[in-house]
Amino acid sequence: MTTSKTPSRRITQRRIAELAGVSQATVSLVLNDKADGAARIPEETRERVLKVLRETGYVADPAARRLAGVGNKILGVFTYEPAFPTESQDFYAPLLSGIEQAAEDLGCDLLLFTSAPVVNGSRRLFHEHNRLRLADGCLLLGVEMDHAELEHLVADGFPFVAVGRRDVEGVPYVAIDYASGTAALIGQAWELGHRRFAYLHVDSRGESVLDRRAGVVDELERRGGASAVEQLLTIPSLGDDLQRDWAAIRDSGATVVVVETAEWAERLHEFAARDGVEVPRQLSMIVLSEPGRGGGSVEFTRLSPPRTALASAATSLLARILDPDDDVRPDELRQTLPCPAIAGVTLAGPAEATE
Amino acid sequence: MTTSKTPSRRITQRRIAELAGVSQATVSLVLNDKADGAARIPEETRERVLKVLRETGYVADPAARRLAGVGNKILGVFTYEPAFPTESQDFYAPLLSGIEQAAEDLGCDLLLFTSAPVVNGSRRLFHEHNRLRLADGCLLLGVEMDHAELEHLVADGFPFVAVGRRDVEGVPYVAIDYASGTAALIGQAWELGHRRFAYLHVDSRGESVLDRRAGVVDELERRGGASAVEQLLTIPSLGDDLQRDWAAIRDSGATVVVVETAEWAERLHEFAARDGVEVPRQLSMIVLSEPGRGGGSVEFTRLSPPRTALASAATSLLARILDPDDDVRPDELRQTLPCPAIAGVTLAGPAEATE
DNA sequence: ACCTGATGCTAATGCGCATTAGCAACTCGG
DNA sequence: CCGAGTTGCTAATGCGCATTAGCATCAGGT
Repeated sequence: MTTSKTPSRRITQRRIAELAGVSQATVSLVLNDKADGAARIPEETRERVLKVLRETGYVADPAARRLAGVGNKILGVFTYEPAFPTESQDFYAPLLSGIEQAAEDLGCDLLLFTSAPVVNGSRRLFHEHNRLRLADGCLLLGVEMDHAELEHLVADGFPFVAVGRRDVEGVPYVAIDYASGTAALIGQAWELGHRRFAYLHVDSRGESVLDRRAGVVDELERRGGASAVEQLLTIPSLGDDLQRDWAAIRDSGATVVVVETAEWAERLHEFAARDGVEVPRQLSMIVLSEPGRGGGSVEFTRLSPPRTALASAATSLLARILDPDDDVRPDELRQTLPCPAIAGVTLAGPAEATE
Repeated sequence: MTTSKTPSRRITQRRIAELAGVSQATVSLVLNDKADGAARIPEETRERVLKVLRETGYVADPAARRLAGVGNKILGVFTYEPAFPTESQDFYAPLLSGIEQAAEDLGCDLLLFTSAPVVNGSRRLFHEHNRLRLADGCLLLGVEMDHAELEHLVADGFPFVAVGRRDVEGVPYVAIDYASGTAALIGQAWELGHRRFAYLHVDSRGESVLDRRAGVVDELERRGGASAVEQLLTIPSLGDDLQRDWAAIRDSGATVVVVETAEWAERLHEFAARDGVEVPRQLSMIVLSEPGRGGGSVEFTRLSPPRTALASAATSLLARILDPDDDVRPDELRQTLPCPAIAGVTLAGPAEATE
């Protein structure tokens, strides 16, 4: 596919003007509800134009509108990796569902930037053929986002919103308060008597990952000071050898393991069953996310991040930023939604030391 | 959100022309590899322009290109219902995955028409603010599609491809051969000795539903003539009372039940277990689709429709239709992929009559 | 010297909108 | 009658591309 064929011709405002006996400028004014005020077009003329518009089923050409400087209620959606393959679905589907719903409510279409090439294992938003300018604004989705690209967008003044917290200065976002949610669960474990914690997390610099970590570390420090943090076993993992991660957790003597992803928690739970370790009697488990569509066989004590609501709120914020009639206050450019927790059945007091 | 704010200004071909000391026309010719042939621009000039293009990171404005009659490698994607909510995911996710992959390979972006309003329970492609014209062409997804809209598209000459077979004249599509796949499974059951069939299907006029039904009916007629078809119990269902459907199946004395959706099959299997009906010893089950992401607990004898490959092929066909250098033969405008079957464990010979 | 063909570009134009300054005609008040 | 204000539009323009007819210059042949 080198170059596309030219789409077929359709009715234009010029033709509408001929049929209604007015000028193209008048058609445009009527179509955009600018027939009163400065334009001063009488009702009789306006009705005549509206009638022709209706009869012909005229629809404005979005490309012409864009070139004339008017937006088209098209929201770009950029995902830092493919959104639909089975491996990514659990991450992206709830977000896309929220975005789709919000877009529908707002009467917006979504432009998915699937042409973005992969460079060093990650997609690039800025590339030779990027079509950012067809969208009024853009939503960014992904665990880790390229800081240079974020800075580029901010410097360009191109309207966008990141889904999830971002450290880069000037980046508008809607986030989930993973830090507080995590801290609350750690606090519960502490109250139950746990003192030795293991923390298995995704080896990533993504802000949602860092926030969860901060929740763990800061709450432990608050509860038990530096020594409590020293006792914490932190395992950054790529999930490529959970067996080894499990062994490290057991070796540490931790009485509770905090796992970032529900998938990994399921696996650890299987290892526990295999090794005769009873959960939560002998080892408690806390999960900092929820299982995807596959569901889970265990009712983990966990965070329940409102990810669909998150994406929906991000979409609404972008719409507000794009609305010339909406004055978005600076503090509204960064929003954080609370992260509820589910009690579950995998957290109990530590077993009496028997080893 | 009434009207969108104007995006920020960016570098244009005019500015590139100034920097390179040529005209805007020359920049365009160089950018689009038309510097040789009729345009006759020497290599030295061409290199000078390319250098400025590189240094400035210039990207063409897609709206201007569209208005000038050139495509932008943007494929519209229209789903007859929201694509991402949990209830729709099993249907749309594999399709979208195939589309995304093909789009990525082709360097295309996807424009999801989420602004389409819902009329009488279904989305309308043609509406006041449709942005069809921003896309080079469009993919249509859904079980049932509005025939009037399909005819409208055909009459307009707007390039599109339907995912799944469509009866409307002139509609290009890529389909799965549900009829043959279904017939093969019915044939197997017949060979095993089954003579009393029950068929539970979605109450819909969608072509994929009709094709499966044709597969059942035609194969039974072929095997056993009119009397075999007379013996067939056909249950059109909305899935709202599967208990009642199950009772009808049992009352019919059918020795094999053919179920259109994997979800319904799972439910019927539960009813069977509850009622002490052994599958497949006392009742065989054939499923005409596959479970979604949730997986299934039963290894049903079933069709395994290649839905991701289907959508990918449809995307490729659309790309070919859009490519001015690609002469698509009329017979290529309608393609049908074979539908493999999985043997599974739910089909065996009928039990000896014991009732 | 004149004519023809080749070379190196460019001026002009159009795509379909949105916007606005301004023209012609009319009305009213002084 | 004249001037100011109002009404009803419209001509003109620009947005940023892609396309193409055509101009100026040069070289070679007659």
